[in-house]
Amino acid sequence: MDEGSIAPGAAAGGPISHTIFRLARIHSLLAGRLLREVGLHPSQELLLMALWDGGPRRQTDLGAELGTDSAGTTRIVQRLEEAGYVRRRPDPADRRATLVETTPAGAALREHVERIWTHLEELTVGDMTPAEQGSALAGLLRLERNVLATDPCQELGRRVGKRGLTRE
Amino acid sequence: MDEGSIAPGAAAGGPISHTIFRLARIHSLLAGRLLREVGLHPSQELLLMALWDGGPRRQTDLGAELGTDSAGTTRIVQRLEEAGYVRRRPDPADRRATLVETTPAGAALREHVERIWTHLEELTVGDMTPAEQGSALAGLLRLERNVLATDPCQELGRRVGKRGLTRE
DNA sequence: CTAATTTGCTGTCCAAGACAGGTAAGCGAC
DNA sequence: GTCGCTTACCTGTCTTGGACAGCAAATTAG
Repeated sequence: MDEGSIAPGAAAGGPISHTIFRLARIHSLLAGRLLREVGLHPSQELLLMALWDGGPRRQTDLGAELGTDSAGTTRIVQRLEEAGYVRRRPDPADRRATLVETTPAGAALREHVERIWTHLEELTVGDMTPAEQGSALAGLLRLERNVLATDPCQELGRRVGKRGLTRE
Repeated sequence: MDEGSIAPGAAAGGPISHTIFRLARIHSLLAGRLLREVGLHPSQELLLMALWDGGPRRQTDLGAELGTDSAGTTRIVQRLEEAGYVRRRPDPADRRATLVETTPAGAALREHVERIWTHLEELTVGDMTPAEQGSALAGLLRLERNVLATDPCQELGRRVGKRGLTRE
């Protein structure tokens, strides 16, 4: 073994978690590189994708779906709005809320972005057979469900306090 | 289905990639929360772990293993050094290079960190049977190999130019 | 010896997470 | 109606981290 950074060994403390970390890192690196082609950052792209998929929505709902807090959502939407890909419109039903929807320019991006996702998916699955892909996907979903069950999202908006190692 | 953000549907463009993204996000969220207990951020902790696992190493090698560039590696090492968890020492074999090694304080952290990893792993695998865990891990490793084969790491240090959607 | 390369460091710009406020709108109790 | 609480969004600040440019010292090639 010792093929690059695969399964370093100290991963003994948590092989699956560790592998998730490594996979996520390089996968996101690869995705970020592909996404650059359209000038979007991963989070921005995920938000757009959520919009294409679910239609106009309030920022709060978008944030909850993406796992970002309201401040982060605001900024992501702002950048997309400045770029002309989304539009904000007051919610007629609740004047506190803002509906976010894609503009034609945003919609025009969709095809391109989906082509990139398809490409990313091809690179990711490589030469796996459909059966292997299905089993891998099932494993991922299962892990996702487990982690979700521990409720990190439920607590997402909560104040937790205590920072990590800071500059100090 | 439709349990929270699981399999939103537009993920049709790349179900596995999309799931990796979502899983990575909440998993890292959960890990970050657990890691806070020792005052470390995920990247810092991964670097420490790599050190425990592979012994003293040069910064370049550490960076390559973690997928960060030299600037990022410098900063992470600096913070760990300021916190007293690692030490830097000139490489006797190449006086340009710096060897990074853990201090006793860093080593003392190991047990605690590994306990956290074990806890994280338990939460992540949930009630999966050992067989299911093995199959999930195999899937993850397979995906990792595929993505690595596309070489994002090989190009890691390269200049790629072109930024994403920026402020204006 | 000189010239090119490698290694690490610094600084800048940027995205994004976490948190602490602040404002405006809605809603319930009285 | 008014008072008070909650919700939805925004802003500012701090921090981590990615990407990049430039620099100094050491190494290596010629």
